[in-house]
Amino acid sequence: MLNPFIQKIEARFSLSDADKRALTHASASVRVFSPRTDLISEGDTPDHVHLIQSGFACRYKVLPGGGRSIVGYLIPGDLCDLNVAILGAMDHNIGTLGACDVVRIPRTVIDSLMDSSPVLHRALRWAGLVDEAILREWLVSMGRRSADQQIAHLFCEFLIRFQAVGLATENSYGLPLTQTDLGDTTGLSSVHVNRVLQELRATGLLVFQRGRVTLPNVEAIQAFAGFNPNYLHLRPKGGSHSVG
Amino acid sequence: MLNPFIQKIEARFSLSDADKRALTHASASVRVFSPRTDLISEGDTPDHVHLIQSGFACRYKVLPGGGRSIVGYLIPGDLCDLNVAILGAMDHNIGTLGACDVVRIPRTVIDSLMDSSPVLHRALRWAGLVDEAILREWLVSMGRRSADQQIAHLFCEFLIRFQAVGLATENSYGLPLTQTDLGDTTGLSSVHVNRVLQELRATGLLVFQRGRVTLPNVEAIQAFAGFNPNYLHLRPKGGSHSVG
DNA sequence: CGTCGATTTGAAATCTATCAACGATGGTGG
DNA sequence: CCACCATCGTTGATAGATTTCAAATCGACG
Repeated sequence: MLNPFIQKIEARFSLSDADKRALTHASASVRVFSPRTDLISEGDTPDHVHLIQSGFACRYKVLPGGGRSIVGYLIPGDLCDLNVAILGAMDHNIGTLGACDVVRIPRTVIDSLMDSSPVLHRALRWAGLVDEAILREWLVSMGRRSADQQIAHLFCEFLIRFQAVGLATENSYGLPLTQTDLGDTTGLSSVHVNRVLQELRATGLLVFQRGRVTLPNVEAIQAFAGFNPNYLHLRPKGGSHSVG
Repeated sequence: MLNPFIQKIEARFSLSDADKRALTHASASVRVFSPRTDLISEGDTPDHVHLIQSGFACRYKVLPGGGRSIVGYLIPGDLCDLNVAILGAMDHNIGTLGACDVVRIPRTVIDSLMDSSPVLHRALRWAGLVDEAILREWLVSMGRRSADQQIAHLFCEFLIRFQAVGLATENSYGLPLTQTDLGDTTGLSSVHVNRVLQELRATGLLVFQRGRVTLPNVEAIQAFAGFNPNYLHLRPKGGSHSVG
């Protein structure tokens, strides 16, 4: 299988063969994590960068009262902890959902890769900025979209992100989430998530069953959710041509 | 008045005199923006970086239906657009709330400053990462805190951020926001914001009147909101000592 | 077959939005 | 100085959305 990280980056940047070789080499040794285990916990200062090769993980916080809030998903090709060193310590946890193959790359290796390749440097910054843009869009969803629009929007986002790493067909993909996970992501109760999913299914906008999401009419659900893929910043392919 | 940007950075990093001189020089020419005007709009690719010298601005998105969602605040010392060039285009707007003094620094100048000073480079990356951490915390607030906790939490955050640039006393600060703005930030209606504020006032946790916030008992409201300032990453002061 | 977690269902309680009106305030122009 | 206007804050009543609690069903799996 193609390295999903390279695949994701190359959707937007043109990596040199040397870059690709270096990345492939750096991600040689894979470690397997079981479902529902933490990769990193709040307060940690890991000296490795984690790269998801396969599987599904999330960023989350736990509240005093016991509630859990999922504040981001990591899918194959996603990198985390690139920046913890600057912040000093993690302010949230990262845990797997399904089983995950994870590559741990020493920070020093990543740093030297970025130093030696400007394109790669840009690509990694880009990936981090997209994560931030996703956070903003989630905030919009929680604040100003109805529960059904919010869930529809999330599933639209997943479709595009999964397609970018070859893990989705034209209109469907596997999603190892429970309805409780979805609730902790959207701020809804799992009971209400259940009812929303039923309604979306009834209106023919989406089916989520046995770990697989299908969007029978992609344009329709995007319109319903007010989904505009701008914020994922996937379109243009720069990085190799000179600007200016 | 001390340059709020330098003040903010120096709370955590030790800048050299040369760094400070360069920054002060770069932020020499100030431009004034009226209240409620846009600095940058969605789709723009500005070639300048904006630095808020005084006043109050916000990042926001507007939805098809007309709703507005505020996804971040910019206070004196905050920088924006540092990264737009990499993303290609803004995916949200930035607008003033009160009147703002804004410095516009050409990207080339900022880039060369970062190239020449590793500490400054780290400091700017740090500021961006804190913005991201704030987004995550807001997501937690919207998803898993009650409306009163959420507003209390926001006001706790403001206190710390304002204190970092010398704009707050031990327990109060000016805040040029309307209740509608607060609603667009928290995802609540302005009517409900009004009722929540009344209740918080009645319980003695906070008073917000005529543009000034007072927290009579800081520890109490922090406890009530479940506020933990970790995510603002303000404590340690590194950047000058070698890490080995 | 029994168990465990996840999904589904129903009913009641709670929270929040909406709508509509009124009051306060500040600025502007006559 | 006053009338006027616009914006913001406040209040009450009602409708709607969502949570909570409790129980039933379903499915995977040892």
